Amino acid sequence: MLKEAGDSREDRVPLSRERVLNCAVAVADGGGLSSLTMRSLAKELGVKPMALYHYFTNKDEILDGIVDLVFGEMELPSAGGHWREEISRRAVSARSVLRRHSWAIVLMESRSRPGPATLRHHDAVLGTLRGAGLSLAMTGHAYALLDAFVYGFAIQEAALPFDRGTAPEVTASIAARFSPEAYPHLVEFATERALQPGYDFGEEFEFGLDVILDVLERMIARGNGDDP
Amino acid sequence: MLKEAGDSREDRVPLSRERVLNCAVAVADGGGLSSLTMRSLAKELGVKPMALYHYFTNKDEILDGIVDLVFGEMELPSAGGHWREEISRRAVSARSVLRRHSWAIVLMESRSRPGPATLRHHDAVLGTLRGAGLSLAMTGHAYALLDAFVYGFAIQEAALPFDRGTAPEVTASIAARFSPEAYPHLVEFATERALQPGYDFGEEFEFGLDVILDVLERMIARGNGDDP
DNA sequence: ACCTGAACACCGTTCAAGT
DNA sequence: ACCTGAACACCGTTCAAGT
Repeated sequence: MLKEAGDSREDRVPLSRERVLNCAVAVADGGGLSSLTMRSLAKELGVKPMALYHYFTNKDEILDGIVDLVFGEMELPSAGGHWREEISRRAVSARSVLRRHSWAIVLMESRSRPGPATLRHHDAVLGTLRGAGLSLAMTGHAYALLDAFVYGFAIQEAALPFDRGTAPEVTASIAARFSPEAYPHLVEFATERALQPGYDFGEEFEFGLDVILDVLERMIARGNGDDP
Repeated sequence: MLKEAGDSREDRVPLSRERVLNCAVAVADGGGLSSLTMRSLAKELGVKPMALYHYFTNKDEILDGIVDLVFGEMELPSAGGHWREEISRRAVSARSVLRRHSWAIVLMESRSRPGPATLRHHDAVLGTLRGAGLSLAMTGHAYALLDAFVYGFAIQEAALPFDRGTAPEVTASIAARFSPEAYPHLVEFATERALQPGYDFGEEFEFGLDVILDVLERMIARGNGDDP
């Protein structure tokens, strides 16, 4: 499927945790999470399934690993810059990473052993918010709000039936189930807004992010005080 | 597992789509999505796996069905009341439903055939926002922001390692991996805030929701104008 | 119409072995 | 140390049958 699948030649690179995890991400990117099995992964690596168990105790450990790889792809906010620009850059990056690897969103829900990249990521965001002058309590409020939005937006984007260049027939078959009598507002919104040529759901991200950054800005301007 | 599992008596209620779906929700609630298999579901219903295929063409159709059941559990905003109270009540209800059925969050990402309860739900929310005076474009902004927050918060809650009454040993084993030198802000936040006795992550929901409702209120007060 | 049995091509994983 | 073969208890699903 990727590269040259069936190369079980003698001169191949030996296995390693890193090589397995990178391949696992590629497999999931290509065919979704359901296509990532110990057997498909082994085949892609030119190896027998059991070989993987020499590097990972089970599949769960591989899933933990690729979630951490995904976190590692997100840009960290740097301590040097202005908080708003840094937090914004990180949010935009997180969203685009989750768009590339939309299978990762559902995995994040079930992982309970965060890896080093995940921890470093959270540490950097918390540090930036604290550095901007927010109290611990306000930092918690801000981070929960910000990341709920980022993850939630990623879910919505992944769930979109009419994604990047879906065939019009799919859109039509969905629209056909929308009876204007039963769902008047849904039909109005779909036909006059969401399905209009110019509409791009992705732009809702910038809107929501700006709104949230404005909220944080007011929280920071107000100092460490009580809830607004 | 639930009720009387092994009752394959002659006097049992005949199968139906509704009965299968309700049972499927119960199985997923009890043992997570991975425990919901055609075989486990059939056993719970006191029937052979193949019987299910008389009511559903495949497992995907069952998953579509239970997602719609979950949407059906969420309170709809009523057209009569004040928008803020209605939208707030609906958001609180959606969150608590997703907490009860946290397996549903990941399913929502992959379903592309929304059922009637799902459509009715979206229609009611859109209608409430439109009724409050928002333009179509603003309604789109508002709904994306609101639901990204609701779904994203649900994901965060589901991912919490220290959920409702997790054993302290689990918390400790996670905390042990937090080196204060490597992750100073994370350790600070965990020890001085998140792991404090009084802290309840759920309260971040009310904070975020109020903030978003305030934003909508300003959008509405400003009329149908441009982006803020 | 409603349900079943046997079978197929898959899973993750264990256990004992090869080099 | 690194990889394999055979086997086990699972999956979803097809196909042909029972009542």
